[in-house]
Amino acid sequence: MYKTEAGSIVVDAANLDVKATLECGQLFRFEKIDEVYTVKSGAHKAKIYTVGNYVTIETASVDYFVNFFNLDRDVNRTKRELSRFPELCSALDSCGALRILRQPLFETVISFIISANNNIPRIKNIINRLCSLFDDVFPTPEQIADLSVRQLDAIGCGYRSQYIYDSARICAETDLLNRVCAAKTPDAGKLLMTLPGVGQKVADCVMLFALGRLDVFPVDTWILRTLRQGMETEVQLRNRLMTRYGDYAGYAQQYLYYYSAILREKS
DNA sequence: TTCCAGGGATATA
DNA sequence: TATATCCATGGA
Repeated sequence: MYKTEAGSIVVDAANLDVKATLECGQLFRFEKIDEVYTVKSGAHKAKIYTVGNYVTIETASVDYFVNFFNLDRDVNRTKRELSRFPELCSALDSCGALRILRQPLFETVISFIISANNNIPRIKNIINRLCSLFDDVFPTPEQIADLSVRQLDAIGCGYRSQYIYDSARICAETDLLNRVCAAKTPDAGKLLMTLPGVGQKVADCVMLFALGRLDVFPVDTWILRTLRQGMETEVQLRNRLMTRYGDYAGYAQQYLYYYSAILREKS
């Protein structure tokens, strides 16, 4: 499925759809220049390009990105499992091996606090400016707690500045994030939602994109518009989909979300 | 120029 | 518990 060398990972393209994986909205720290993606996560960096049937991930952090892309998971088996749900077929066929990433926990918390009522280009810009304050490395809770709310305002966080600052302080001063890691999924969500700026949707994104809790189904505005039945509430929709897709709910959600993004682009 | 964005907090009934 | 309103900003 993949092999590692010093400075690079080579993956079968059938096992990693780079475009879908990076552009499906789970990650904000990437850019694409002439078919080459530059990805940053934590303090790590990689250049990624697809040639023929192979994807090359050039990085000094080989072990980090093997885990980041969860390369030991057989995503095509996941797609086969999901293909028994007829309503997912067009979404599954719209891309190759879209993989759910394993991103750093605190970085994902702050990134999705920033994502609230915001658009992806601006989310990316804000996160880039935040990291640029720290030599292009995503800051620790302590580093953000040492900033001022005004400094967060200055990089365009808007009304989220106070949430980011307060959440960073809590993460710096308590063991909340360790408790989140140790907790089972529903309790982990409740713990995350004690952070200001974190509601159900942000908590679900954090659990899915950082902790690999594949049984959650984040319900955002697009999912709500696309999938709600009748007068179904957001909570009812989330429960229905989590029950239907079980341990594959997160993957089902990502394929549906990415497919809806493709359709939106075309219109 | 206007609209709106991978929502959440708060007030009100 | 359920619904309405406000929130800063800038990309499109």
